[in-house]
Amino acid sequence: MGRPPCCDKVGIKKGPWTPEEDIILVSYIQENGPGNWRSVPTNTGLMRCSKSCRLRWTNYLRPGIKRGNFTPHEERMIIHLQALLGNRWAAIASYLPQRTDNDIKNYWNTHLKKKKIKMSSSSDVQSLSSTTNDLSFKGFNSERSNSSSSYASNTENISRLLEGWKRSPTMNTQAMQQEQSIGNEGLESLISFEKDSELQSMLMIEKWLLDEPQGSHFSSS
DNA sequence: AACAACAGCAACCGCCTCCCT
DNA sequence: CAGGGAGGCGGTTGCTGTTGT
Repeated sequence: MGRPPCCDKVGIKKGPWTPEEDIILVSYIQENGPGNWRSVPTNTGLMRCSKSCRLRWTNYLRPGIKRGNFTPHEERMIIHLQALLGNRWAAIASYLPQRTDNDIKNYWNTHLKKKKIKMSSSSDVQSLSSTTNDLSFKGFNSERSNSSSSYASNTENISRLLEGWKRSPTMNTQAMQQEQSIGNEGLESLISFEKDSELQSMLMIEKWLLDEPQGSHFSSS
């Protein structure tokens, strides 16, 4: 309430992250593990606010993040989960561990929302889910498939830097645990989703979600 | 070839929740 | 128990690249 934004401080840098800043942040987290974001700018000398550091880490530098085109399967997951959960992107992202909530949100806003509006005029969500697959092959994925901004190339570089770290024994068990804490139940659903027919799995997720009071599945964060 | 319009995405902002004191 | 602070989340913005004219 009335609290000034953390980024209002003088000297706090805003805007795109440079590869150098990325490396500093990654090295720090490599040493200390994610968390205690407040201390990151002071300990690293980064002229960024704690929120900015956390966002950069969770959305781009965190190991295991998949970038690039969404698969038709992922698309269907998002569409279905969005129908079930609404715009709870973090909850939706917990079912797609390799994707970030920001990524999913962007993808929804730029691709799927339009498609849903278009499709909903002629059919219901169920048919949308099934037709999405076809649409994906009919050029949906080909849209700007090669869009590789300077950010992307930077991220690739960072990813390469991280390759060694991921395999290193010190890979912060803390970080690993956080990765895994995304939700074992969600992951199990995802795994079974791959195994079973998609419809069956979706129904399972749906049931699982609706049986419990809303939000109880995603209480841990 | 140049310009305008559009689309995609990284990052910021502000509110909310949870936890610690 | 209340207040304050840190982290988390969703909405939104603005920059950059792409496409169309």
